[in-house]
Amino acid sequence: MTNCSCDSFFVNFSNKARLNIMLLLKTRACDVTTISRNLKIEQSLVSHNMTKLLSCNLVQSKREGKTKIYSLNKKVALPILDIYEKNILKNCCSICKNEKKK
Amino acid sequence: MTNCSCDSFFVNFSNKARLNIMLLLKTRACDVTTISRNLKIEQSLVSHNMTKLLSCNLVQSKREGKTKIYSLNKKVALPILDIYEKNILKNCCSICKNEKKK
DNA sequence: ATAACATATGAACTATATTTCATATGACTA
DNA sequence: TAGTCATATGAAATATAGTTCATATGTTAT
Repeated sequence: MTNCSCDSFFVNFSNKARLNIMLLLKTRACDVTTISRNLKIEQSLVSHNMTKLLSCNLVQSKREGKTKIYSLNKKVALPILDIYEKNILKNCCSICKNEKKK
Repeated sequence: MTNCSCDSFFVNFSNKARLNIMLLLKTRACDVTTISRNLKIEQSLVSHNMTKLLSCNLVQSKREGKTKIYSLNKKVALPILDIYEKNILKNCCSICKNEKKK
């Protein structure tokens, strides 16, 4: 964990890759290769992104043999992911759709 | 309102200027000049930012004579601002402090 | 209609973030 | 310890976001 400024925190949610990683980790803890295969994100990019998520305390990691298992820090991440899934996903997109119809 | 993708939504919170604008609007509705003076952000930059906030339905606006009054769309913005103020601001920064001590 | 104030817009510039690739490091097994 | 698999890292390239400035547009009052 290096640095997490109070505004760098939300950057993690404004990036599709990291958002999807968190949504995946919400369902189960995963190693890097699993994340990479599931989300079709190149391995080193996953690692780079995990560093950013770690630095803002959004995930935790533990070594397990050769692999490294990442899990969601639910206390920190879930409140925002929940808002995202329950409200924004619907509101935001329906707003766009409505606007486009006009 | 133009376009608000589901991941562009959080970009609004990951930018100091827009975050501060929302925190100001949380306390009271303001016109552009007032925002600009209060937060020491150049006028045209405030306008650019208001466009982005509008496009994600985070603020509303109404003309009032020469000025345009922006107000926070509390239903959409407050849940996240509250998390920011109550948790992230403290957690995030204290985490950084603790890490730096090591 | 013109002047004065308020806000918006577009284009050029600057700064940051994302992505990729090559390669280093770490961990297990034969 | 050499080989293999898993992950991390740094630097370069690319993409996206933020900022500034000049100026256009909108609104009111004279």
